[in-house]
Amino acid sequence: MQERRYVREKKITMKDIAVHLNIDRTTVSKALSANPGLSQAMVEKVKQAAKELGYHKDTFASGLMTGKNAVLGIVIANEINRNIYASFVKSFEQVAQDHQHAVIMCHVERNQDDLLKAIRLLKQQRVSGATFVAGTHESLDRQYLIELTESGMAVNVTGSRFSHDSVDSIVYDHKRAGYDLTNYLIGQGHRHIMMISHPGASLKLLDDTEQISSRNSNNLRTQGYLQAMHEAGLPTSVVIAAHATKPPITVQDCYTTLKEMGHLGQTSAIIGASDDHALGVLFALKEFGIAVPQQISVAGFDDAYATLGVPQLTTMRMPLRESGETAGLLLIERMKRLDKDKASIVLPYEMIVRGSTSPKYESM
Amino acid sequence: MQERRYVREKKITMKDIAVHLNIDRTTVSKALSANPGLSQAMVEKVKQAAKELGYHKDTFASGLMTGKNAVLGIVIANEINRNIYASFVKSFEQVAQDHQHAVIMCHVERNQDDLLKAIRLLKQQRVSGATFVAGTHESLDRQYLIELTESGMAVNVTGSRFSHDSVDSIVYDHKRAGYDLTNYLIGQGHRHIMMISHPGASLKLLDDTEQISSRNSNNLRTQGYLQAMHEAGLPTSVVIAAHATKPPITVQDCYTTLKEMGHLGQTSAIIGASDDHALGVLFALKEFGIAVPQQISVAGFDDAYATLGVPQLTTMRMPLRESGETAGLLLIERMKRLDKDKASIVLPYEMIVRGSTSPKYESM
DNA sequence: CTGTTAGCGCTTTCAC
DNA sequence: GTGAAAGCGCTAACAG
Repeated sequence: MQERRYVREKKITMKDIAVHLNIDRTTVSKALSANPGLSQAMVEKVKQAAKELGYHKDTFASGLMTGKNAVLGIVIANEINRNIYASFVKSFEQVAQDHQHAVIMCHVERNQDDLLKAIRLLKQQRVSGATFVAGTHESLDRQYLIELTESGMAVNVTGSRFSHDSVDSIVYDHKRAGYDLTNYLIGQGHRHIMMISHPGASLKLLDDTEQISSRNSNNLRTQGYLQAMHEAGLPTSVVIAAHATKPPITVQDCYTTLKEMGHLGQTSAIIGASDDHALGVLFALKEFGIAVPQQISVAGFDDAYATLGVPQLTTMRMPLRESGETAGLLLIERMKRLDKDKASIVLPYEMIVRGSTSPKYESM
Repeated sequence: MQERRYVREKKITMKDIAVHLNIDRTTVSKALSANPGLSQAMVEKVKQAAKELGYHKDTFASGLMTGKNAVLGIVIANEINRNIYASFVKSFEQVAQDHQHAVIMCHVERNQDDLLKAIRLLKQQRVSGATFVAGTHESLDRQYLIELTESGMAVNVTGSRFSHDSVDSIVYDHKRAGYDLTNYLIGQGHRHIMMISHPGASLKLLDDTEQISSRNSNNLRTQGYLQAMHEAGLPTSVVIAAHATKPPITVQDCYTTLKEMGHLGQTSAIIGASDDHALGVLFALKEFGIAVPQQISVAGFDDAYATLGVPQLTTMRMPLRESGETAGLLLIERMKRLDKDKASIVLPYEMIVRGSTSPKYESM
């Protein structure tokens, strides 16, 4: 019967356990909050009674007093690929659950108005911590996040840097990912490796100063490619798939671009700046009658759509699960110590080797 | 300066506006809650003052008294394709936002324990309404949802039926979608249409009684196909792509299955039970050197991955945005009138015609 | 060490 | 019509 009554059960409160024990309700509160200055005996007695009576603390009610509800927030931009972020959200929530916290989602447009609305909502709900996923705030909005921390909320930023002492940040090592993938292919014997990306990626290797202004992932991945190729003394070839379609559809654009190029020369490996790019390449090559990976190896980034290709794509998996988990844990940490040292975590991509790449076959 | 101070601004409460107006705080409460039994003049005066002082009701605090916080919940199963559900969540949240509600997400495993945990969390947070997405509850768990409604929470179910007077439900018309798509292709002149699905779909048309036991979307889509073909007096051909890969990867399995079949006979159109299936078909056909759509038309379901194909897939778009919106609106409605008539909404798919289908070309 | 007193910000019942 | 009193369930100061 116990289970059936989970909902109807009269909710038992601190007061109940107080009268049961013939002590004061505030004593109960102290005992249950590990508040100092109570006899061990009392604490035990109360905990015991609480268990017996089936007491569950009402965090909502306590939130009114403390100003903190057991809830964490995720603020995420509408425009970013939410498909990709599903596993971020899920792992974030898992951490929250493990620490008895609920998760509130806020999708925002990339504008100040929406961001403010979201922030107000989080404050209103007494959310005790929130992570802002890249794209939700412009540099101009930094001040809002900072003031949030000053009001006692744990705050961090996922996917972009944030220079402030009490805002942790988690970033993806896009450039490194491009670098590693390229080196892997070089190690497989490939010399003529092409990278296909879209407008916004620069064709040449920039120095670090210049890169500051170009922090988008595609560009950074391309930079990693360029660096690896340069270091190996190999010729680079970056192809930009201009948006022929609108709304831009990466797969189509890459397919079309490749078809229009016609000859691929000595190219024996092609890297797409994302799995979508690589899928377009796959279709084009199939149409050319070029075997993957026997004649040309293909690889992508993200591991979002990599298993949708034939053959499945070798890809650099974006560490979304890890970042969701980290974002959650960092919030929990900071909630405990609002003044703790700032953490800036750089998460590495993971290489997932699948059927679309192979060592370079000797040309016949 | 106004904007900069959003966070620091001393929060102004009903008390503040009461002293300002030299009236009682409870009068303010009544005026602002459209409570009956107050002079129109008073109400206006209070509202005016509230606006001037920049008062915002603290729904969290009021939640403690009323038992309802301005929050809606989404309970969703871990196992279901969360990628697909991104647009559901987003549109649900949009509706919530429009009605000044926040959204709490709960991912659950498909088991009673997790479901109960989620329910407790929702109750704890005084959530005023929640939608349970198909897969989160087994028929055995019905009782939990019902008790939730009895405790005053608005509840509905998305993606599966639920027979109870105060639980609304939203279902997708999978069978109809299969039926419509097939008829569309028939209308385009195709006579030999093949359907590729995976284990669980039956090869023959079942009567409605039998179907009760087979409510999965793939099977229902297949049933729609079978019915349309039968009505048109055309030969049916359902191919099951058994899972050759593990974990099952639909694209690969369909590709392999088709390759193993070898000959496609007179087939001039192939329907995949989902976009993944259709993508696999696309790859296989490209390898066979069969032109899509000139020689064979291909179509899928969901519009989840349809733009990842070359050519892009004609597909039956699953009405996720609509269902998210509807789920939200139904909750809002029911919150107003907990005893309102049960709504059972059947949402139609929308046909999206893209490049992968065309009228049947005359055979040469 | 424990109990007392006072809220958090709002709602509700019941007098006036 | 409006105000006064009580309370939602918990916490935080301060006494005892």
